[in-house]
Parts: sequence; C-alpha cells; structure tokens
Amino acid sequence: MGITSADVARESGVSRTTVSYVLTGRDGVHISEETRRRVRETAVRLGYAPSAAARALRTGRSDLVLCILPDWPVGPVIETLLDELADELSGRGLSVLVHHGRGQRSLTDLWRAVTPRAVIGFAPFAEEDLHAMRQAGIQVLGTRGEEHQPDPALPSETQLEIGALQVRHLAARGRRRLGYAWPADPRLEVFARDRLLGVRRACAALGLPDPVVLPVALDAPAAATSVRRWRGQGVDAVAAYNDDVALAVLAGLRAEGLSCPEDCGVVGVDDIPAARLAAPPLTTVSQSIELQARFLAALVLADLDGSAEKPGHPGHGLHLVERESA
Amino acid sequence: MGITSADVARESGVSRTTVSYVLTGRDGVHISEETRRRVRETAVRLGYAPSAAARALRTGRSDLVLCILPDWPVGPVIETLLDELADELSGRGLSVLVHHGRGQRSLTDLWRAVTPRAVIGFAPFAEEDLHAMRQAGIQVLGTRGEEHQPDPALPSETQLEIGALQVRHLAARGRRRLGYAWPADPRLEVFARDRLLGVRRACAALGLPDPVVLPVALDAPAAATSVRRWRGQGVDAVAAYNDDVALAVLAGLRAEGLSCPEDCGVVGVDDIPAARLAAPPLTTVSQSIELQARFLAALVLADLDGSAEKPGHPGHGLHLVERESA
DNA sequence: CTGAAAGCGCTTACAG
DNA sequence: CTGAAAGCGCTTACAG
Repeated sequence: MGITSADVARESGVSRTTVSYVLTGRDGVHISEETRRRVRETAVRLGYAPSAAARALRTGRSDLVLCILPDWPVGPVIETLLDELADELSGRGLSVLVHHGRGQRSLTDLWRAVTPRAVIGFAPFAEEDLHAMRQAGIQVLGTRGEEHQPDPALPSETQLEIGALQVRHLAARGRRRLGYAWPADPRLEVFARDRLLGVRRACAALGLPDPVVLPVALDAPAAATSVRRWRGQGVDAVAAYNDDVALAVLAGLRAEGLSCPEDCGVVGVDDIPAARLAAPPLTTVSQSIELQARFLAALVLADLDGSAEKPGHPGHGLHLVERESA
Repeated sequence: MGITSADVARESGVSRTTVSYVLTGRDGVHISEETRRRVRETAVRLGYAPSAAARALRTGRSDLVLCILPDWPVGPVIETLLDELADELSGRGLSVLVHHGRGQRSLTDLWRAVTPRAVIGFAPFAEEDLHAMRQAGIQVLGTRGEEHQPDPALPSETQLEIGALQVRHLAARGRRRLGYAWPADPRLEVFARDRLLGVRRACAALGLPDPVVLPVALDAPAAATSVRRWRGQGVDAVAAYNDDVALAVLAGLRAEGLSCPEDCGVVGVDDIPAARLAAPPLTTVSQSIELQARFLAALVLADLDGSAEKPGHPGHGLHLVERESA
C-alpha cells in the first residue's frame, strides 16, 4: 500500500500508539492539543488513510453495512430506500454496500470478506447463515427492522396491509367484484403471496366475494386476455401486484376497448414515476421510504452506540395516492 | 471469530502451511491426495471460512469488485447490468458490491475499507482517487470499460450514438422539426448533455434545423406546458432523454388533446417495462445490457489472469425498438 | 502523557 | 513432501 501509521508517527515525531489514539479519537487518554494537531496535520499532508483490512483484522469489525438484495428485480422503491439509508448512515462514518443476491457465491464467503458491522437482509437468510453472523458479532436486520428472524411462513404485516388498503379503497368507491393481477415473474411470488392474502382477508372482512386471481404478463396482448376473463366473471376493479403490473392491466383494458375507471378500476403499488403519467393516471399505494430508511438507520446506530432501548417501529408508513384509475 | 486455519490444521494433523496450500489450491507444492482430501473434509466439517480481513492484509487483495454508482437515480437498466455482471464474475469467485454514491464519506475511505480487486465507476473519479487506486494495484474501469480515465470534457460515444439513433429514426419517418425533452432532475445533466449533443449533430448532418430544447418534469401539467411551446414552434417530433421523460411528453400530448404519433412523434431511451405498456406503446432506444456486462466482466477477468491482450470492445450494442409512438 | 510489545489470521519464501 | 517463522498494519492493554 502506501502510507502507514508508522509513516505518520515518524513524520510527527510520536509513536504509532499516539497516532492511533489521535486518529481514532479516543478521549480517555490525554494527549496535548498541540500533539493532536500535529498528528492530524501530518496525516492529512501525507494522505494517510488507515488500512481497513488491518483494522478489521484487529478489531473484528469494519465500518460497512451490508445490504443483501434478493434475486428479483427490486425496482425504484428499494433503490430509493438504499440511497436514503446510505445518507443516514454516512453521517456516522458507516458506508452502505449492496450485494445483488445473484451469483453462486455463498453468503458466508461474502460477509466474511466484508466483515460488516451490520447486515440487512431484503429476503430471509438461511438459519445457519443467520446463526454464524450473530456468532461473529454482526448485527442482522430484516427489511422491516426485525431483530429476530421472522418465521418465513408467517405473512409480512406490511404486505398484508398493502393488499388491504387496495381493497378498502376499491370498496369505498362502490366496487364489488375484484380481480387480483398476479405478477408473471415467479421470483416475485414471495411478496405477491402476502399481498394477495391481504386482499383476500380484506374482501372477506368487507363481505365481498373472493377476488379472481389471474397472472398478468407485462405486455398489452397478454393483459388483454386476462381482462377478458375478468370481464367474463363480472369483475369491476383490479388490484395489481405493483405499478408495472397495473400499467399492463391498463394497457389490456385499452386493447379491449374498455374505459378506466368507468368499466373497471385499477389500483397499483409503489407509485413509480410512470404511474402518474399513465392514461388514466394510476391510483396506487405508496410506502413512506424515508420513514423506513430512518428506522433502519436508527436501529443500526442504536446497536453501534450500545444503547439498550431500540427505536420504536414507525408503523407501515403506507398511504393511498388517489388519482383517476380508481 | 470462529474457526481459524489453525483449528483446521490441528484437527487434520498438519501445519497451517499445508492447510493454506490445500485450500488456496496451489498446485506448485506437492501434497498427497490423501492429505488434501483430509484437510478439505475437516474444513467443511468445522465450517471453516478464511478470514478475508487477514487475507486482504496479507495479500493486499480481496475477491471483491466494487461498483461506484453516481448520485442519480440509476433505473432498471443499470440494475440489470449489475445483476448480469455479478452473475458473470461469481463463477470466478468474485463478488460484486455496489455503493450508491451518496453520502459524504470519501471514496478513499471506501476502497481502503473494501480492498477491492477492481473498481468500476459509473461516473468519473477525481484524478487523485484514480491515482491512489492505481497506486494500490486496483484495477480501475469506467462504465464503458475504458482502462484509462476518459477526459470528462469529452462526450461519451455511446451517449452520442443514442441521440443520433433517435434523430435518424424520426427523420426516416419524415419528421423535420424536432424537440428535445431535457430531464428536470439536474443530476442527470452529465448524460443528458451528451445525448443532446448527439441529437444536435445528427440534425445538422441530416440538414434538419437545430432541436428545440425544453425541460420536462415528470407530471402531465408541466409536460403539457412544454408541449404547447413545442407546437408553437412547429415541432412535429420529440426525442426524450429517457423513457420516463418520454412518458411525460406522452401525458402532456394527451393533456393538450393532441394525438401521437399523428400530431407529434416521441422516442425514448431504455425500454423500461412501462414503455411497451404506454398509450401509444413507446418507440425507444434499447442498450444491449448483456453485451455490456459480459465485456466488463471479461475485462476484470483478463486482468485477474494477468493476460496481456484485453477483450475487444463489443460496440455500443444499441438498437431502436420500434413501436407506435414514432 | 507516551512508547514497546503483543497479537488479530493469514500467506509465503525458506529450511528441512 | 511438510513445518517454523516472518510480517501485512493496526489497536490496545500495560509499563514507564
């Protein structure tokens, strides 16, 4: 490499110990302001940056937060979440690193390679990975900030609530017979399952018939086929897995010569940029990403500071953006 | 941590040297097949994973490839590129880690923390960062695979070609007076500048008047304003910075009661999922991401293998997806 | 207030 | 064919 702490020590006329104390900002040891200043100045002048590998080896810790993304297309919402999270944490000297879950390399190799302070999983971990990371003193968090691995069989409260919000809005607009637009991409099933369950439960709670579930591929002809089948069963509104799928339903409606919202209402999820630009503008469920990001960041920082009380969960942060499609 | 190479050595009845030789697969040293088998078996049984920090400290290298994203919303195209890249490289034991460029933490801290094998920048680096990384033996690549830092003042050939493709298509369809839909997000200016330059040059080459450049925000009313001004100047087709902006132009056209493509043609860039679902389906310029990803991966691997000849540049990999909007 | 020394876990010449 | 030993650069009790 280049400059080491020994270089800085020699140039400043002090020991490496002193350099380390000054640069890591340990207040316990008393070092004259004059010495501190000199060491810092020398470090800057030489362009010294401590070797993270050495520091990690010594302390068993780094200043990195590792986010593990799943194997599916995450979309703009997660992207924004990651950006916000990076913002929140960078103020405290932590860097966010993202791993796109593809690739055969095992998770173990990855976290051992990075020695992160915390790992945030956007999909469930294998039980053994989870155990090994905890063992190594790494803080492991789920997307929703759960400290403990949720039972993967248990539905996510947030996903349930998303589906419920779609149904409640549609029902309040007088829609009675609902369709559910299921994503064609099989990797999205994990989330789709929970959202659909939320839709089902809300329908039951409101006395509506069970929704007609149909897969919808992301092109107009395929969507038109689903639309025809829905119409055949008297469906007057569709809750879609997300905005992309909702846009496809809109295109299918158009292809069939049907008008939205008159003939059929449509609600999406995510509020992507294209949603407000659709014809008609798409009504959709939006998640408050800032809220989510701040909560995740607070959780990481609370652990960093060793503070006992964890920040409270901020709630789902969901709200319905009402436009013209429903 | 947990298990170290010393544990594996003791359990296998050999020295740490032997463990290291077996596990890193050095063929130079002759070790009996029997011993190799025993060491490997023990390692697996104990769940041994070498400490990357120690290895990095010792060798000055890791198995990580660091991708530095810029401060702007990257969108689905870059996301796909990263996924593909991760796929290509994971076969060779390299992991791709992505850093979203926000945050005040300096790039120096980051690459020293990760000790990556290679760094791929999706936006230009500062001259001093570039120098320091090279100094540390890190391979530094640009998005287009340039080994050498391109002059930031020089326009990107690919971006120029994107703009040119848009114009050539529009001109071939008989459009004469072009508008350019400039993105409202200032962070996108770096790319927008080059794409616009490509549009300008192509217009000049084809004997068309210079395009009318107008900023377009991502909502219908704002876009409608721009559309009105374009129409006032006789514009009969618009080349948009990307698909999101093109979708906004489409919405603006609708709001003004104009029809597309009859009254005004529109061409986007990226071919996002929403493009084919738009009304009318959006004609757009698509980049061959697989090509790009494979090239980048090949470059990294060539360096890894110390092979002298670099893989040839695969070309822009651009093509026009013709739908109904132009 | 400051320095000498140990040790984090690994790889790799160098001896046997 | 295998082992003892050095050293990567840092932090941190422990002496002075």
